[in-house]
Amino acid sequence: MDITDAELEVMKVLWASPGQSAADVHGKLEPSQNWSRQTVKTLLSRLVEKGALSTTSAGRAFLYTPAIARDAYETRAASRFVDKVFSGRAAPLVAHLADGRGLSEDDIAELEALLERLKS
Amino acid sequence: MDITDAELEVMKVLWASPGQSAADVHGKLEPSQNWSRQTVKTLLSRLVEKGALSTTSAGRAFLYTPAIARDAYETRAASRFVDKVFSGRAAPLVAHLADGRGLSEDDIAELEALLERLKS
DNA sequence: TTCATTTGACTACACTTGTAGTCGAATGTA
DNA sequence: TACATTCGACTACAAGTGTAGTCAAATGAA
Repeated sequence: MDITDAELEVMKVLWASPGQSAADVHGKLEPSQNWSRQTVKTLLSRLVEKGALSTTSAGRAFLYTPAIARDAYETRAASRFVDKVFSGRAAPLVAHLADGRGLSEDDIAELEALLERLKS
Repeated sequence: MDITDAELEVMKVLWASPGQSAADVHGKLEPSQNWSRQTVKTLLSRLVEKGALSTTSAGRAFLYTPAIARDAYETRAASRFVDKVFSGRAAPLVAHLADGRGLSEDDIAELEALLERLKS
């Protein structure tokens, strides 16, 4: 039920543009990851098996589409991570990110807006 | 070089109180995780192997001590996670946490203080 | 029509991870 | 001293993961 690191890269491609064939996905991943076509196909199969992707037949091939929304995945992943490492506390996480690598102007602005919203 | 989930529980015990024996660590973990003594020892050995713990002999047994600071681990873990899932952006992470499970009053207050500090 | 290419299904295989057993040596206990 | 306990070292083993090969069938090109 868990999406692994390699699988996540595949999901990102399909979240960005659902309904692609294995060849399409391989093409998109080629530059960053240097996986063989077979590897991408294995990842796609495993994701279908896990229920993270659904398929529709398009002639000879399948078109793959995410069966779980990126948003839902992210919420779940963030929650699990913060529980595991920070005992559920969000503030220390952000503090570490700020210390370790700095936050962008955009991040700071967005966080401020977010906090304003949360306080009301 | 990576600390796994089970290993992290061991590290937490030793970060909380460095220089404990395998028996001590097992005792501390007993209530939450229900691991056998052997399991805890395996985890300890793997962590020593990975360089995450160092040992000093105390008679028959070893005393284990973290060789990496919790802070450093957290910074690194947070950074990797936010890169992997959120392309390095902190704000969406916090937004997801807020949406998915809400932030505590404390978290909100801490984040506000943090942002104040960051803006100067 | 013949042949190369591509597809999904199935298989492979080493490494990691969770979880623990075995074993000889050291130590504590009676 | 004899025996039980405990220690670390080594071994085990299934499930998960990264990475890819093989193969029969379908398809497209010549």
